[in-house]
Amino acid sequence: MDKKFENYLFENARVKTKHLKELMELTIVAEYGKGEFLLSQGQVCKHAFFVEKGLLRFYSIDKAGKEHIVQFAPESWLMSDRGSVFFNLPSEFYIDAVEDSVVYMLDQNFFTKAKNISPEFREYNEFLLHNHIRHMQARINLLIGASAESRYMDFIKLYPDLTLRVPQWMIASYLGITPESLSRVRKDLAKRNFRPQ
Amino acid sequence: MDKKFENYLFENARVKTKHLKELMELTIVAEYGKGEFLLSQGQVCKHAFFVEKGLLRFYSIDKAGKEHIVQFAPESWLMSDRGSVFFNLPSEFYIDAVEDSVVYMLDQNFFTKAKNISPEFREYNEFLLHNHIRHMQARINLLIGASAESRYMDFIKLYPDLTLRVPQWMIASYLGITPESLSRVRKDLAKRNFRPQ
DNA sequence: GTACGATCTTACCATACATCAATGCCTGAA
DNA sequence: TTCAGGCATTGATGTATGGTAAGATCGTAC
Repeated sequence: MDKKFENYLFENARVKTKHLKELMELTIVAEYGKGEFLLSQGQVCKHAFFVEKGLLRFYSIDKAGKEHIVQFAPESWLMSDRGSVFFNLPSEFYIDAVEDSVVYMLDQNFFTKAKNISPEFREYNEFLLHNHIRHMQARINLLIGASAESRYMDFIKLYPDLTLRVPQWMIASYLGITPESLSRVRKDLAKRNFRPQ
Repeated sequence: MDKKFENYLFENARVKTKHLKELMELTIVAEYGKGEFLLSQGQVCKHAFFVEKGLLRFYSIDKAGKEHIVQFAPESWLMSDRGSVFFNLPSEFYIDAVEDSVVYMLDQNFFTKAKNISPEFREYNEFLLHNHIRHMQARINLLIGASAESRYMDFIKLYPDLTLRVPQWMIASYLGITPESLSRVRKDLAKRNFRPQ
């Protein structure tokens, strides 16, 4: 328990064993109950959050008070408002816990140190940035070109685990449609014998 | 003439004068006529393109044969399918010249060298990645939450120069609507005495 | 100058998705 | 066990945007 992050640094980021302890000492573990905020609009985001356990979401609230979910982060994902951290700008977004969660909080100091002592970490961080860009590109492409139904199908293909864990109204919000519309999309798919999973 | 890129490396990326020549020797200048392709779907993208003169667009074509524009790049912008380059994967996208263009082609070798000899360039490259992420985040947020009209208003605020240079049907494609719809949006705005520019 | 192609506009109708409201179903707290 | 609140579904209807087709405009090649 509470070992995912160290493993992640070792397995994914390929940080050498000798550096692991030093880096782990720079992290803070925090717990957030369902619904608690890790970031609010207007705040400058100071951390990246590694999800040890639980599920986070990253979203905005528009003038009409409606939420729009930009991303989810389940276990072993890193979530942050990279733009806000990097440019030291107030965030436009909220991050809160969809489920009771345990996260490692990583500040700039952590990243600076990690990139300095471990070229492997530096490389992995670049990997993360490029991967993030690639996913957002694909998402934008779907949003400007595809129907609600095909966006939903893409979602369940890409995040089968989330499809089960996340309430439908949040998936709808991620897809940019209303919960009612998603319900009807699902009904249509069912009628045409489509079986999710 | 043909000096923007060197200036860009010096002014924006803050590359030291002594390194400029070495880096410039690693670049290739290329010209593309209006409509010519710099990247086609299915190819692995091998370059980033710095626009010395002209205008590029980055887009996909869906199964119905419709184009969906993900980004534009006017003078002094860098355009690339970063995901395809970094992961060595076939691109899902096309890049072509909206106007006759002159570009500097930068390959992986250029980036590797530049990051090695110039920490300033390395830093600037990270700046570019974060900036890209920030813009895409904002774009996704608009696409899932805002009407065609407010997306259009956002576009002309963000890219006033492009609004004049790019045909309307391309702007429509960028916004994820049809040219006809954009025409109607503009008519509505005009009726309510909104003056672009 | 004429002809052509590309773009933009407009009108009419179609469709996808939103909105509103009612209902039923869970689940967790009392 | 009962009840309340959150969630999903459904139906009726509204609205934004799409599709089609016709005309207007403009630049450019001939």
